[in-house]
This record gives sequence, C-alpha cells and structure tokens, in this order.
Amino acid sequence: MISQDRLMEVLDYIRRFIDENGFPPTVRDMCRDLNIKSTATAYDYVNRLKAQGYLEKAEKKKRAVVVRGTSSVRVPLLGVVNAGQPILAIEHNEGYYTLPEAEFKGDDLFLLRVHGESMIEAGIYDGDKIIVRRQETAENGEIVVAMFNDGTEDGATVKRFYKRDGSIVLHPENSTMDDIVPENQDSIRILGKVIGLMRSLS
Amino acid sequence: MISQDRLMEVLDYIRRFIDENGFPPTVRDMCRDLNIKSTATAYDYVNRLKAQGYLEKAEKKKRAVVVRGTSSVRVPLLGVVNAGQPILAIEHNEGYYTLPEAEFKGDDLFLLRVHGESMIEAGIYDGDKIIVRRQETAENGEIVVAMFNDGTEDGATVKRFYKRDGSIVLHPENSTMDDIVPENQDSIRILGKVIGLMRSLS
DNA sequence: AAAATCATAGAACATATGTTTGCAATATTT
DNA sequence: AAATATTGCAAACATATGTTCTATGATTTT
Repeated sequence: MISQDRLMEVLDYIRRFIDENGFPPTVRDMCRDLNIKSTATAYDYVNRLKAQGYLEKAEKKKRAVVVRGTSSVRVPLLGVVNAGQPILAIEHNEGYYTLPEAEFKGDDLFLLRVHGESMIEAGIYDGDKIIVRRQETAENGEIVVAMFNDGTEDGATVKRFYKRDGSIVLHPENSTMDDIVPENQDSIRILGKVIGLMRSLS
Repeated sequence: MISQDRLMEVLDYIRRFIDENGFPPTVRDMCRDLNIKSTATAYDYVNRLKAQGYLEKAEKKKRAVVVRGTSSVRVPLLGVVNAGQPILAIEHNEGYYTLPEAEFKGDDLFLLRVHGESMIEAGIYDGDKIIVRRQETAENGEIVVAMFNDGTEDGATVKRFYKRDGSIVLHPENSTMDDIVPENQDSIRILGKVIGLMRSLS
C-alpha cells in the first residue's frame, strides 16, 4: 500500500539529504537510509513524486533530482553598505547564503552587511545582514538601499525612502541624524528594497 | 599556465551551476561550459580546488562536489515565545528552515517566533524569528529563552539573563518594563541562548 | 641548448548509479 | 473465490561520469 504519507516521508528525506550534503541522494542512498530493499522501489518512488510534481528529474542523469519549490534560495552576499560601490560588481561576491524561499521570495535577491547605526531605530543594527530585492523604484516609507553622488556624501546607504515636495528624501532611523536630501537628485539610484534581515549574535 | 584567476573562474562556475541547477556539475559539464577540451583537465582543476580547500569531494562518487562554506543546517521552527509552553513538544514543529551553517553553528538549534516588545531595545522586534541554541546554563548578559512558574507570570520568554545577589534576573530590553525576578527561583529553566535572528519585512 | 617540469589533451578504463525485467506477495475488483 | 491490478524485490543491464594512462607541446630550470 503506497500511502501518500510514505511518499511524503521519502520527499522529506530527499530534502534533508540535499540540505545536509549539498547534492541529491542516489536511489541506493535512499535504499540504505529508508530501509528500502530494492533500487527499483526507490526508483519507483522518485518517479511517483515526479509525476505528482514534487520533484524534477532529468532522465539518465546521476544524482540529478531537484525538489520543486525548494524551501531555500541561494543568495549572494555582495558586500558592505556604505563602503564605496561594491554592490554592482559580481566579482565582489563574498559567498552564498541559503535562505528559506517561503520567507524571501523574488528573483533577484542579495545580501549586504550593514555598517553604521543609521537605521538603528528601525531595528537594523551594525553588522546585520540585510536581504535586498533588486528593484529601481520604491514606495513612500519603504526601506531601500540607494546610491547617490553629492560631493560630500557618496556611496551606498540603507535609508527609509520618502518623496517630499518632488524631492527624494533618504531618512535615517536615528534621531541623532538628519534627513539626507541629495542636491544632485538625478544621481540617486535605488538599488533595491530591504525585505528582511539576518543577525548573528554571540 | 594555470593561473589562480582561472581556478577562481572554475570555482565560480561550479557555484553558479549548483545555484542554477540544484546539483553539482560533472567534469563533462565543465568541459562544455568552460571550453575545456579534456575531462582530465577539468578533473585536474577540481582536484586543485580541492587541494586548496575550496571544494569538498568524495572520490568516485558522481556529481558529489561541494563548495566549502556553503553548507546549511535545517532548523525547526518550534513555536511562539510567550504563548504557553509550546517549545518542549516536538509535535509543535511548524516546519524547517535552512540556515547558513557558517553563521549558525551548533548541534541543537531551533527557531522561535517572538511575540511582544519586551526586547525591542536589543533590536528584537515583534514577529522576529530568533535562532536559539539549546543549553541549560547562561552567562551574565546573554539573551536567553527561559521558562519559570510564578503564579502571576508563566510560560516562556526571551530576556537578558543576569545573576544578581544570587538571584536570577530576567531583564527585558524595554525601558517601560521592569526586571523579572521570579520568586520561585527553582522553577526557572533556561531553554537556550539566542544566537541570532531572522526578520522578514514587506 | 639540454633537461626537467608542468599544463592540457585524447582515449581508454572503471564503476557508481539510473533503468529494465520478471517474479512473488499482497491488495482490490469482479 | 477467481481474476486483476498493485506493490516491492532481486538481479541483471545500460550508461553517465569519475579516473587513469600516455603523449605532446609549452615553460621553467639547469
């Protein structure tokens, strides 16, 4: 009796295997770990899961199953905000992070390490890693990563975005700091919207 | 002339391949995509990268290279802090999250959704998911998840841990709230130490 | 310039792993 | 109860893919 429960167990095993090992299991891995006696059985399970849409799998290829709607996305850490212009160059990729896709949807995400205290009253602390969705526009009140070029100030910053009297205002969430209204408004480029953050204490 | 630059290109290709496909490339994939003429050459590159510590790879296994510093841990979301006693029962598992292992090391981790504003001045907001390492003791000043039973107050809370005059003090990081010094000190159980958090805006 | 080392290639080899086949046991339908 | 379909197994098979071998030209060293 091929209960759906059993199939879900198998699917869960495959997920866990990939998470722990970095690559998918073989049918023989499945046999060993799930107490299946024949590779044909494991093979069959995989095909059922594929038929039900839970797995993707190329025929013949070894170790090439992929869990659909995988619970995680790999997101590159691109650099530090406030430290020049490291964001655009892919060369500055400092590694990948795996985030739960359910929480952080979107095509084009990246991480930035936050430097400074300018958003501390929005709960964004020095050293936090913010999760940014790349986009070039923003709504009033959203927290964005933006670049502008103003002689005095330069580089990328995290700020809350406002449009006031036709001008873009970059508002730090820190009562000791003043709003930034870049003189050269045309130089302002929004790099993305902050959709989350990760912090590591200890 | 095997420049280090070339090797880094290869490493980056492997990263990207895994990112896009969900499983690692074969030496023949590498040949095709990197304009390498012989599988032996690709094989050689992989071994160099392994020798330099950039890759992990089990011998003989197919598609089993892993880029170092990319691995992740699956961490269960066990419930909400401040809402009764949901933490101890594994039945309350609400799903798994995949976190970067590099950041959040440790054997026994779990997530809790934070309810309330009691740690807001430590940058922990209502709705945040805190990452907790299970342990039964704590050092002065650490943020912990603790349970105690005091008639009035009950259940699990996140607080900063202090020991003052032999008594355990649970200090909320919120200037509108008072320290908690449970009368029944013996009932205090530390469930774990907060080692990080995740927040999802938007 | 000769010798030695190194990087790459082509081809053959070895095997881990996907796939197929046929059979026995169990469940489901007639 | 017989017939039919379903499930799981063992074993064989096919091949995608890791690995080794030898050769050749390019660099570096002597």
